[in-house]
Amino acid sequence: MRKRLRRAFYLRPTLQVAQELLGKFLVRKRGKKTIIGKIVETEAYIGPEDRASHAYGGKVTKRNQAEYFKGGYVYIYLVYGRYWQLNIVSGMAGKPECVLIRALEPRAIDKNSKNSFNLANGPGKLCRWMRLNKSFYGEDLTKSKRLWIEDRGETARKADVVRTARIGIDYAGSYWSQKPWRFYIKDNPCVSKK
DNA sequence: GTACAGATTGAG
DNA sequence: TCAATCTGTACT
Repeated sequence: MRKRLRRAFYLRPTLQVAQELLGKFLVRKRGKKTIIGKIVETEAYIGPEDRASHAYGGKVTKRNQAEYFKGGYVYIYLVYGRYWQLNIVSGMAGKPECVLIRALEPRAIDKNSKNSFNLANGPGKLCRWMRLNKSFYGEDLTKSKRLWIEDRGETARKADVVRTARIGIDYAGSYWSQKPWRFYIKDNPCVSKK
């Protein structure tokens, strides 16, 4: 079963989308090559209330405007001057909500490609591995020919999903940084290290 | 025009 | 433990 996720999947509440993306596959076509990885770790950012969100307080800038798109679009940005962060916009248009993809489990696509558990076990690393950058800003995952998410019948069972606090947002204060909005697949070796 | 800080990473 | 590295954003 290889079924691209449709718009309706992304339009639902962000916490639900973040959880159900676990076990789905991110597919990146690059020329003749196809790079595939199973999503094993996500985080939800729910502005404008969320102090850790770039859209906190309803802020709109040239950088974060994609967060306000309807679900199914890509919000990608650079942090620390070096790493791209891939986010999937969720929810309705006008609501700044998105899901950060934090880690993938690489899948072999041909006998020449080698897969290692630490190729994409971090938000910056997975973008480097898939060659994702600003050219994907605002990409529509329901229509794009070079990037989308599909269901291959491996969606994580609820019993295998672990919820914890998000990472790297201490600046937002303990109330927000401790919200259990990070999800990952239990015992998966590709989840980013703490 | 200039100052400043960040949803990370990997080397030491 | 800590510095790299650079762009968007805010302020003068």
